[in-house]
Amino acid sequence: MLPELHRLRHEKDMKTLFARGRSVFGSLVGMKMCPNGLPVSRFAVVVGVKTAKSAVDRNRIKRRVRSIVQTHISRVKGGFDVCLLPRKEALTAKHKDVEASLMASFKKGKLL
RNA sequence: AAGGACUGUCGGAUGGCUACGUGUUUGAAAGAACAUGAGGAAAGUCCGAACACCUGUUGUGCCGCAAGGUAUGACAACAAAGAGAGUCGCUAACGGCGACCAGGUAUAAGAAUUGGGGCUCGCGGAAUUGGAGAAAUCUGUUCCAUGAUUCCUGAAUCAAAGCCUAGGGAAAGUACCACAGAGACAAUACUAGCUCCGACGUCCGUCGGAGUGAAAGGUGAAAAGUGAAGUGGUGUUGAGCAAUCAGCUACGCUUCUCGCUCCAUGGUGACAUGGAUUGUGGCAAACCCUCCACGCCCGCCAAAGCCUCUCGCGGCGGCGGGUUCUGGUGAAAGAACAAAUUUGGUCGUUCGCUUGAGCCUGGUGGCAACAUCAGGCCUAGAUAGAUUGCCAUCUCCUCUGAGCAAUCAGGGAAGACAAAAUUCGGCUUACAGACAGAUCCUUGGAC
RNA sequence: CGGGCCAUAGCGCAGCUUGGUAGCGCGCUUCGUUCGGGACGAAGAGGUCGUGGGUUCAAAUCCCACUGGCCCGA
Repeated sequence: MLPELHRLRHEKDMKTLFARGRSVFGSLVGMKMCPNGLPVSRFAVVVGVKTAKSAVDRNRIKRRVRSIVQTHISRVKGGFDVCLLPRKEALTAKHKDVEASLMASFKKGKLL
């Protein structure tokens, strides 16, 4: 789990993010981002029922993505709210591939 | 020992680096250290309860002169509403559990019955230009019929532990029972058949009416008395010249079987057994009736706290509602005032929140469900939602190759179902693999 | 956490209340009509009534449990 400072928690923030955010698509993980005016970046991971039916699978995807963010969090620029949207394939893909896809998305969004 | 049934338990282990939730300790703080952190179904949300608010009546304690306030209990008419009701128990309660009763149902090995076939043996008959012998006769072969043993096989019957049952009442009443059938639930009289009367008519016969006719008829899931055996006996059919014989059969009687009612005995009871009497469909998971139970609403997003006292422990909050002015038909919109008090809600936050109908071990009572006693233990509390990510080793599983085998080498690799959301008790559904049973039943063997 | 609805022919829907025959429209097949196609006319095929149990003589219909899909409220 991420430190509390980097979590994006409130529904209001999520609404503004989805209303105004910029989308970035990746092979395994996509994301939505917009500036938040804070010194740090905040992250949320959303896995819908359509992505994975079982609650166990959904939780597993979320944990894997969050752990990757956590290892690279020192390199990420501050000042953005980011919502990560993994695809179905992220459940069965290998850890390295998910990591590569996520880093590519970060580069696309100029977060690195 | 084999086969079957049932039940219960488990649901990888150890370690390394790293991350998060909670708690404790330490520290001025940042932080650090230690401990701890998903399930048997956490699921589906099908029942029940705890807890909480509300309505009415009311008891007790405290405060108050009183009105009343506050804390804590008890009860709840009528009505709506109930998947309550075989019996006895267990449980906080339950569409739950245990034991028993009744009914239904499935088959394994097996049992006895019967049909077909095969091997072997035996008896009898027939045939034979087979063989032996002078002959009687003996023997062989084939065919027919038949018996015994054993094997194979078919049929239906019996048949275990089990499994299933929303198991009261159909003689209180209503509704329904399609099609078919004369008639579908209380008796009807359609067609045969028979008798009489009338009309037509020579008779036969035809038509109409009245009566008789259930001991003839078929339909259907079901037709006033359930099936079987014996006997008497009626009618009818067939055979026969006839006497008579045979088949079917209403009805009566006797015996057995099934059911209602009553009585007796046994059992706490559902019921069982025996005796007597009698013989009036189904459906209540259609309405309904009886007894029983039940206050209503709501469902932890409940309820309560966030100025002060207090509580609680840190967010000392943000937004809305107010007043005045501008504006305008009005509504919106804009600006200003914000001192105190009050109100309602939303977001946030605290609490509710995890010590509980709790878990483990042992004893006692009980067939059991369960109850009770003693000792020990503390074991998740998140809220965009923690309980992890990556890796190594060991067993376990699996694939390939070598080998008679033990085993060796290499590859895959924890593999199922599935993640707390107020808390418990059940039910239902899903589930890779592993283990267990002084359980139950059947068959076989040994003593 | 609580409440409700749906599943019937290839597609869209009736039938369920009050249990006995599964039906309508479009589509499909064949034939006719036309020089040909469309339209039109005639005939026809096509159904485990989502799955599994129970009640009943009999279940798409009544009852229960599942599966899948959809909606609403706090």
